[in-house]
Amino acid sequence: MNPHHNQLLAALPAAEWARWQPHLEPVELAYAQVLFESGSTPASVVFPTTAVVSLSYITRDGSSAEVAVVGNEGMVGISLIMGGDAMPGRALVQCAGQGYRLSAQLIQAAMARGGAVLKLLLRYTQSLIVQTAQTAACNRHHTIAQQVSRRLLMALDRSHSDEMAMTQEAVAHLLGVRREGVTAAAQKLQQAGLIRYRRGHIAVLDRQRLEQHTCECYAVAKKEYQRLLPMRLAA
Amino acid sequence: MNPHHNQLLAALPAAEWARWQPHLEPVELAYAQVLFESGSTPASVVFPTTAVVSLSYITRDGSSAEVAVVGNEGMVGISLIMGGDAMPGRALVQCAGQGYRLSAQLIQAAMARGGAVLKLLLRYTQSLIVQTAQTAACNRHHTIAQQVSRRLLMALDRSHSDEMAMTQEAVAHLLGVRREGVTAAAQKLQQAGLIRYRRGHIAVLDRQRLEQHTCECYAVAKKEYQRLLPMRLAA
DNA sequence: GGCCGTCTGTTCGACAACACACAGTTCCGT
DNA sequence: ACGGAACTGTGTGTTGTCGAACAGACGGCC
Repeated sequence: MNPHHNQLLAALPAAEWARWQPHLEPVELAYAQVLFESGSTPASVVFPTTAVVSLSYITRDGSSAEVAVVGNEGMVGISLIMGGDAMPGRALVQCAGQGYRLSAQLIQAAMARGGAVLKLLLRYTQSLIVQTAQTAACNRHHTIAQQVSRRLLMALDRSHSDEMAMTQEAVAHLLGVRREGVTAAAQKLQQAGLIRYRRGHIAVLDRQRLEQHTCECYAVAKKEYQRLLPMRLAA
Repeated sequence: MNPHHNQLLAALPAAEWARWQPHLEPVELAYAQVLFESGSTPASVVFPTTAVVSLSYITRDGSSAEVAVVGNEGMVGISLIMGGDAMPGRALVQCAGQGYRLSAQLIQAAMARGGAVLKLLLRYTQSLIVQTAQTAACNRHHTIAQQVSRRLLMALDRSHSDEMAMTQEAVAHLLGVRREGVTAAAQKLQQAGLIRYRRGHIAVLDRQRLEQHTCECYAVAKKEYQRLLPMRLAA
């Protein structure tokens, strides 16, 4: 198995893990690949390991807004376990990488059996709800600079080095703001020595100070995840 | 039982309803009453009948932002069924009225039994997720006027007449914007003949045109609810 | 090594929403 | 009937973000 586990898979009870393992199919997730389209029923759920996936809503006028981020701490395809099959909003690969796919049928069967899997996935879903709700509040009240910081930290948590391959344009599109706004924010952060960036790559230099610079939304969502899913050995 | 059913309760299978009924305690919900406080574990869930409850997040600087609305179509206290017990965000009674209370212990036991109750509540939870996500997108991209319209329609769906007791100040606080912004929006709506208001009361005069005036966020969330929870006889 | 596409930096005017301040009006209770 | 609290209307100036347009710089590719 890949050295970069998915944390939900890692938290599975041994019996369930044994049942899943033969059916987990490794998938390569390419940048900008659409995993799930708005309103259509996915054929499987995805547990990212090195990839990072962005869940975003597209407004009528064509602009988009990210409502949640999923990396190796979670699962993409909540609607399959909540019973609604489809859902508005699209799932877009934000950082290329790998993951594991499990068919809709199998994940639903596991949910139907109840027990630890159900509990685990519902707790994860709650953390996702909190993340989404916090994003709503953040969109209302916080500046672009704060949101850029928050988003960088969220990406950092889900990646495996200090440096991430993402352009300012991409960040702007995620947040649903103009690229110039992100440029201005990134400049400020770089001048303050918190990050360094060059042509499609952003490196976080001083994580602690970046966290201080960010709005509380980052910490709230992260803390809630950790409270709901305290991690035993993940690596 | 109250003539204004709660739609989730109404959708319960007969057997489950028989089990719940003796334990459902009618509660009077007063305006501005805090049902659940951020981070604390509630002792019970609430199924509003005539009351309307607002779920909002408070930012560090003290401003608030509503992330979802719950009326007689839903349930307050999702965290109890998702397994996390508590949750950030507070639940505030936005329109006084009645509801039914069910103890945490009993709702959790019902969830543990699985079956139809579990399915129903998870589907409702999904609709709540969609509502929250749509709110995030709306907060990002839409004008105050659009959001005021959306919020009025959401309140209207959950109330039982065309007229609602809510001040512009209250609406402003819900949306997390200034009161003046709401005043301006309300004036426009009134001049267009869509609503009429006077000192703490807002009446919707032309619902169809108000829906046209609103951003799509209203329709998306409502449609998703109806898709997930198609209602058999509710009255 | 040079070219070209992509990414980043910068500018300008426009506009929505903000903060603050205060005037006018309606309703409610005594 | 009246006084006062609460709600609504209005103005001024400021800030944050937007839209559009363009210049410069980096880096992969042939």
